[in-house]
Amino acid sequence: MTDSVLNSELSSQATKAHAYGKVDRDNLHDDLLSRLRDFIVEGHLLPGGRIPERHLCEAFHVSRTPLREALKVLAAEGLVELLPNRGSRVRQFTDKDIKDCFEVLAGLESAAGRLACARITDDEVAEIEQLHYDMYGHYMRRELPEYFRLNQAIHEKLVAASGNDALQATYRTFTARMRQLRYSANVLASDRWGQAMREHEKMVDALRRRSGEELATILFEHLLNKWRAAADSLEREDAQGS
Amino acid sequence: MTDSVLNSELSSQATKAHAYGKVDRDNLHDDLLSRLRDFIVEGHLLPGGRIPERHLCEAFHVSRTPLREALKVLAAEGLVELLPNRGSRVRQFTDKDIKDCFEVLAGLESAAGRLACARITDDEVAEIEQLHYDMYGHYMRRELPEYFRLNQAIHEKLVAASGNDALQATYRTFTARMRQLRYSANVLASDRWGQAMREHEKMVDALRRRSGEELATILFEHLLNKWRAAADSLEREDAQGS
DNA sequence: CTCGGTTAAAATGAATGCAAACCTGCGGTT
DNA sequence: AACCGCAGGTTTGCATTCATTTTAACCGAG
Repeated sequence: MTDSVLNSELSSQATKAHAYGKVDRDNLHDDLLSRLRDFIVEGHLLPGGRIPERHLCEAFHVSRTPLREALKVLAAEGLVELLPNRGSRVRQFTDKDIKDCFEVLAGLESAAGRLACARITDDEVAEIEQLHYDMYGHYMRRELPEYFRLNQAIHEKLVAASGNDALQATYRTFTARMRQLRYSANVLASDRWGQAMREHEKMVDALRRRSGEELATILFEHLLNKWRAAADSLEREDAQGS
Repeated sequence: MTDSVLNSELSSQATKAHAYGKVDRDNLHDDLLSRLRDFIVEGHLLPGGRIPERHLCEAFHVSRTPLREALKVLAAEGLVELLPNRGSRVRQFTDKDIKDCFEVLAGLESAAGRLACARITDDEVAEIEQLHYDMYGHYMRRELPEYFRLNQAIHEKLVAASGNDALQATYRTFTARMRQLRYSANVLASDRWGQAMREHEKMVDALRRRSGEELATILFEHLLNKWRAAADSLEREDAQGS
């Protein structure tokens, strides 16, 4: 029965994939790779479910060779599992995996904060402050989606402000992993919202004073708290579900 | 002329590759991947030089399909560059790339230190202390290679002590990038040796007291100092070379 | 009816084939 | 002499094909 879900998902994507239009022969790999990654990250494939290559080929209108190349890359990125002779499946993250992922993000953001403090310009700080105030407005008005969008924007801007491409790229692969879990959106519905807001206040303050060490610690704890909230809400859901 | 160098390197590898022995059909991909990665990391291919697929196929006794899959993965790992329709080459790191890489390592180790402080057992601390004292011995006797080996072992143990697989895996891909540059070995020949030793003292002390925040800062700075030393010695070499 | 073994269909892993893109060397033009 | 174009071989990107493994369907024995 999972198959039927999978198939319908796949066929619905077939038209969508077609809508993207034919791509240049040259860039097929990169294009296919990002399309497939998005497809997985957006949760169109059931984690743990088997994915026959042939179906994906039809869905994306490519032959198996480039598709398999893309799958190998996605496996290296940790989004997909490849079982020898038994095909590929969307990786199913354990609780431990999720915790690990949050910790890595904590480490990366923490480092980004330190580096940003050393490099960031006043203008860039002002930009982040602006985002922060806007976000505060959404917080007061209890506009969760907008709040969430700005929250993400702030974190991304901070990472970008580190001026480190490798860090940013690594950060992205881990946020991609997280997005695959529907957590992020739900987490802040809890009573953690206020706490998160206070942590953000401190972040901006530390950044304003260019206190790298302080910012690093705040960010690290902030991310770990995010995980704790995620873990809690996950537990609640599971309790409800079963 | 680069071609001739490349070719001789490749043919010499052919025998070496053969020495590994035939592998199981199933694991060809993983096996080829790590062999190719090692081959590149060990510097057997000239950075920036073109690598015809055919040559690599002959060297590793595989057809182009699995080889290309491996190259795509290595490209995703950042070890190889793929130019559309123009083949693959070993990635040539700019000074900025190297700096970025050290900073990411700093972030990761720093996070590992924080996490380790929260989790590490007394026995594990004792192990690291033992390694540290051994290393100190080599330092006193000016035995650079042994010192270097233990230094690496300590850092790896610390990362392992974080208990975070994703962090450890990411750490490895970045150390692989670094190993591709011959820096690491040369760096400590400079007068930084003493400083590095003092930093390690502080690290072990912070770890013993389970002071995560302190350890995080020490590690971060330690790694950045490593980079500064590397950059300096690089400059010196360049000055000599030209 | 269930379980185990057998066999056919399907899926995977790798090799081969083919068209398009790229490099190379040569001749013609300015 | 330097530059441009352009045929030839070479290399790449993708599709197709082949061999092996896995999966399922089936059938008979208990």
